[in-house]
Order: sequence, then structure tokens, then C-alpha cells
Amino acid sequence: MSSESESRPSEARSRLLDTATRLFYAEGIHAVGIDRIVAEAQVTRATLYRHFPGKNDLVVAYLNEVDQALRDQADKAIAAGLPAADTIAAISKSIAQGIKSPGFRGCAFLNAAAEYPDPQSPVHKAVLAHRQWLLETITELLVKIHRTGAEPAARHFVMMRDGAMAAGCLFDPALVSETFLRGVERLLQIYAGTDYSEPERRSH
Amino acid sequence: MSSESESRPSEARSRLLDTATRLFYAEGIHAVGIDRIVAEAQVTRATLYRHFPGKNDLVVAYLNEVDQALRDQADKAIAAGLPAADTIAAISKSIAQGIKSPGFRGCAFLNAAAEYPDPQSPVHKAVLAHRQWLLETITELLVKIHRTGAEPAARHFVMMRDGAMAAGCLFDPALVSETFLRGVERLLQIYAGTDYSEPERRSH
DNA sequence: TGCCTGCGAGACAGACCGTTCTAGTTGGTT
DNA sequence: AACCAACTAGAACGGTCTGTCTCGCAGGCA
Repeated sequence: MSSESESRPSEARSRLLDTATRLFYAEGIHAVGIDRIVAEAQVTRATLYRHFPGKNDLVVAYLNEVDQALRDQADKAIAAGLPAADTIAAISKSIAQGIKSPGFRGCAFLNAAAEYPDPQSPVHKAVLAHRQWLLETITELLVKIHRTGAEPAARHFVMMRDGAMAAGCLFDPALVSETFLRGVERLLQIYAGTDYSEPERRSH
Repeated sequence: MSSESESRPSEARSRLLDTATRLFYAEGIHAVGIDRIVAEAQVTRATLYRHFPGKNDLVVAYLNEVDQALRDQADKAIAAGLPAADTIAAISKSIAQGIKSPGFRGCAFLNAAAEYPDPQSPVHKAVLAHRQWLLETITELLVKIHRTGAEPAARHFVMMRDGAMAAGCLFDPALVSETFLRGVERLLQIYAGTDYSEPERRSH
């Protein structure tokens, strides 16, 4: 009972998760059945249900895998020790690069949320958890640039990211990436230069 | 053969389409079966299949209905005859208002695209058609403000709209709306003031 | 009166869904 | 040698999916 549960990623299990990740992302979650997954992963149904209690758990595991990959990517950019603005630029470039990659099919989390609207659903909760991490991570970076107004600026960043990720597979990815990067550029300029958050009172 | 096909919206058909619209939007397309729709619309399966060849056609009809509603809304804002910047502000307020409305579940088209990734699918094509209309409409309005650079500015607007619509049901809708409106405000300021599009060459 | 259309009620087919089950095989550990 | 865990193989479960079918009824129109 010592080493198996941790040290053995279980060849079959990782093949299962990789296949599920590929198919869920490319074709949608409800559109992909258990049969397809076990067939393409070259395992049997019994094996799947030994590693995952049910399809829902496999979906959550899929999102967790994507989540971990994005966290690793962000951590790497942060660990480089560059100024916060450069770190955000680097993260933005990663995002733009992803959008332009072949096989890009939008944000795995936004797509999953479209299929799992129920806030009680574990899948939906996994989406919310990832998004909270993203918003907090960007906020922490922006705080390093300017003490005030980091939160609205981070929301602005995430809004542009969401839009770019959503449109990236519905429009020319190169143009979408360009629009996103220019938006980030302007955001950083404005945020670093002036009071970003000051909610200047207007007419009305 | 003269009047029936046009003048009769067919009570049953409109009930069917309304129910489908409500359920598809609220719960997702693949998650809602024919049985649910016919039951809640209080018609029989035979009636559904007399009006729609299949579920796919019903989905397309659903998207067309939403599309038409949004076009009407935009046409009304344009017909008011205000300056283009004010028209865009009005459209933006409509969008923000929608995000804050109870029952908001994101953009019907982005959600549909998440479930229908295949570009050949009629559903996917309906999504692309709507998005092209939106981009062109915004571009035409921006052209009235500034002769050059309207297209990248319109892409920026649509990017922010997409992000706001996607996040509106995954985060505090009030904050999302506020972030969106402030983004539009800044976009209009920058676009009206300076050369927006000039792709200033950078170090790279 | 007779006809045609729209719709209700419900059975039915065939496929696929997620899930559970039994039985047999392999390979590494003790 | 004995054992155990992971795996393969495949049947079978009940349920739901889209789509088709038959039958009967009501109302408008010629």
C-alpha cells in the first residue's frame, strides 16, 4: 500500500485521461461518449471505472489537468523574475500563441461552462475555481505595478482574454491574437501611467 | 396556398420555438432532449417534426430568433439617429443590461459554438453569420467616427463584448458590466482622439 | 355533405448513453 | 508456489436519445 497509489501513474489511466482531454476539448463534452474514449485509449470500460467513479469525475479530471498546465505555465513566467509588466506581457504572448496554434478550440473552461450551467455541478465549480485563480494571479502581478486599481485592471485583462479565447476559433486567429496583444499593451500603458481605477464621475 | 404559409405563425410552432429557445439557452443544447421540449411546449412529437425536419433545424431556428432579436435591438439604436459614438454607447448599455438581467446565461452563439465545433455544421455556420453581422455593424458605426482604423477598433469592441458575455454568468454580473462599459468608454476616447490603428512598429 | 389540414395521443424502432457485471489473463511480489 | 492487483474481453442493464408510425378528432372550406 506504500508506493503504488502514488508512484504509479498507471499507464492505462494516463492514456485514458489524455484521450479524454483531447476528445472533450476538440469535440465537446456531451458529444463524446464513454465508448469513444475507451476505444481510442485502448482500454476497456472496466478499467475506466476502476480509475474514475463516473464520467463526471473524468470531466473534472480533464479540467484539472488543463488547469494545472496553465498554472505551471504562469508559474514559469513568474519565476523568471522579470518586472511584473513583462511577466504579464509574457503570459499574454503565451495566450496569443495558444490561440494561433493548430487545433485551438477556445477556452476549455468557458466551453465546459457552456455545457454545465448548473452552479452546483462539480464541473461548473472547477471552472469557477480556475477563473478565480487566474483573476487573482493577474491581480497580484498588477499590484506590483501600481498599488491601487489593480482589481479593475485585472478584470479588464481577463475580459479581453476571455473574448480572445472565445473568438479565436470563430475568426482569424492571427487577427484575434493581434487585437488581444494590442489591448493588453494599451492596458499596461494606461495602468502604469495614470490612475487606472479612479471612477471619474461623469454627467448624468 | 396563398396565405397559410405566411400569415399563420401556427400557435403550436411558436410555442415550440419559444420553449426550445428558453431551454436551449438555459441548459445547453445537447442537454435538452426533444421530449422535454414537446412536453413543456404542450405539443406532441408529431407536431414538432411537422414544423422542423429535425432537432438541428430547431437549433438553427433558435439561433435565428436570437439573432433577429439582437438585430432589431441594434437597428432601433441606429435608427435613433444619434452620433455614432452615442449609438455604440447605447448598444453597449443594452449589452450590459442583458448581462445583469436575471437568467443571463452568456452569449447564445458562443455557447452554441462550444457545443458545435464542426465548422461544417449548420449550427456553427449560424454562429459565424451572426458574428460577422455584429462585427460589420460595429465597424460601420466606427467608420462614421474616424475614417481609418475602424476595423481593429471594432475587433477590440467585439473582443470585450465576447469576454463580458462569457464571464457574465461566471462572475459578479455588475462588476463584469462595469468593466465592459469602462472598456468601451476608453476605446471610444482613444479611437476618437488619436490614430487608433497605426501599428507602431516596436522592438520585437 | 365531404374533404383536407393541423394537431393530440401514444406506440414503436434503433441507436446510443453511462454503468455494472462475470470471467479470464498477465506480471510482479513475497 | 501462491498471491494479488491491474488489465482485457465482452455481455448485459435500464434508461434516454432522435425520429417514424398509426389512429382519431376537430374545424374550416368548397
